[in-house]
Amino acid sequence: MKVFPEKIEEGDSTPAYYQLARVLHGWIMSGELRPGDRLAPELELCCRFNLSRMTVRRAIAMLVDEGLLRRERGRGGGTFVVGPKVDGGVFLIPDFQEEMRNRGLAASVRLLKASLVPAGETAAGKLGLEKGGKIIYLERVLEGEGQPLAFDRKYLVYDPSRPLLEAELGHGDTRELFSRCPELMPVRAELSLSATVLRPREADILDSRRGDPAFCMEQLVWAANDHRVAWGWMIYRGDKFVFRSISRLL
Amino acid sequence: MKVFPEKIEEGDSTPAYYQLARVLHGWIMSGELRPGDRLAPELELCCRFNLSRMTVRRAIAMLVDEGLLRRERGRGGGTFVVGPKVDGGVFLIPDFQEEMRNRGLAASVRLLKASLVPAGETAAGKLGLEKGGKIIYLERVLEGEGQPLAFDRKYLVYDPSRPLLEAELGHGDTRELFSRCPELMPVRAELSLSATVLRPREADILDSRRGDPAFCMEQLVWAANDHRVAWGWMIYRGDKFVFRSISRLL
DNA sequence: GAGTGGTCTAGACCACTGT
DNA sequence: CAGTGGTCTAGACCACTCC
Repeated sequence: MKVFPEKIEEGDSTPAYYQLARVLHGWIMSGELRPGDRLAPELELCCRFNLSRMTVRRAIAMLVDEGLLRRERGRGGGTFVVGPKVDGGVFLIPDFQEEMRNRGLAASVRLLKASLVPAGETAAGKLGLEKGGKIIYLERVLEGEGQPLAFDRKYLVYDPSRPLLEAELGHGDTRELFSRCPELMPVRAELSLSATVLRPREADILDSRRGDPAFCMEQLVWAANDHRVAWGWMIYRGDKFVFRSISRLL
Repeated sequence: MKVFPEKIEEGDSTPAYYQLARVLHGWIMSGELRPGDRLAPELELCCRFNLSRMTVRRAIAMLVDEGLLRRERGRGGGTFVVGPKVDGGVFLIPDFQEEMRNRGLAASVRLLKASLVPAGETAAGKLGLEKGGKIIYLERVLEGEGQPLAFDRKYLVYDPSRPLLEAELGHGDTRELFSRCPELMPVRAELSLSATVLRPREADILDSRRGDPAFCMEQLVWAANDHRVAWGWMIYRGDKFVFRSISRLL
């Protein structure tokens, strides 16, 4: 067993649990601890770094969340280094506005259509309404630096007491569509991501060619009390979007 | 302000922090607390539920991680309900084996090719090796219930002391490829997900048609000491894979 | 029984921020 | 200054699991 020279600096303004997490992370990344190895027990780490157990546990918990450590109870147990999942991972897919901010591009939204339509079978089912009831249908193009990057189609529940405002429709964030209607404010969404190819109209709108690859993100939005308020899907140009797996730690 | 009738049951075997997290979650989902509202301060929750502050904080932290709460320090601060991101989210994309387990399908791997080749410019760059050095090239088909679902191409660093074994190559998990070589055991991976269409050879192998939509997941794998050990990409049939955003809580 | 991690407490002090 | 959250401690008891 190796000697572990790292220390937790008292003068350091970064929290002790975070410093310790970095130390443990370093042990793994440097190969000092390898997949399958067992980490020293909590109480031993407490002594070694002169920290309380809760602090040590918090550091370990960060690496467990990250998938780098696994914990087992019982006499033969302990905290073990696991090779992380390497063929799958966590993808944090940002919304359009955020993605444009990340890229440093100016995001804009162009409204193509906004109309009151009778709900078809599918939309009615998705929104939990009766078929034929009035709902709002939106079509919008999401642009970055003036270039069309995504095509958004959405159905919204219709609230007669809430007039449609251009200012709201022209905003990229779905939340803004309900900004003046607290009862319908979203609290949850289900998203699903699939691969698709552009159909003629989509290609035209997105300044691309039919058959080009694209992402399709379907979206179902819930307000309080299990009330569904929006359903739609967004087509992202495949040549403009690549999503990266992220480790939130360190 | 409403009355909050919920209690933390002592007899319940589920941890108190988890029970409290469910209560808070319920307040938001039921609309009792709406986006923008301020949650009671920690000490007030401690009194109300007869819990210590650390336990209350742990419950709150779960909802903060979930994106449902936001915390602010200072006199005017507090814990606020935020409308969660509704146009983007967290996607936990599982590896192939896991995905098949989830679906209850029998996963199998068919090896198409395994050869020692000189590293081209790109592969050498990705793996941090010299161009022309020997590396391993693999082609494999990942099948579910006998049906081809994904096509995997991968370059591996070549270790002369480690003979290639059929048993390893036929396993779906990248980690298994290094199972007898502790120095090269993966500790980290970068994945990137893009949309693509099947090219003729891919379509042929995947029993699909050229131009069909597909996901492409590029993968770069690190072992300890910043040593890169594998680079490749996997083509997932678009008609067989849809990825869903997940909230890990409750 | 012995050793591990899982939960929980009742305090303490600090950092931040609006009043 | 007052009130918020952020960190940390030194203990306690429990659940689990191998020996």
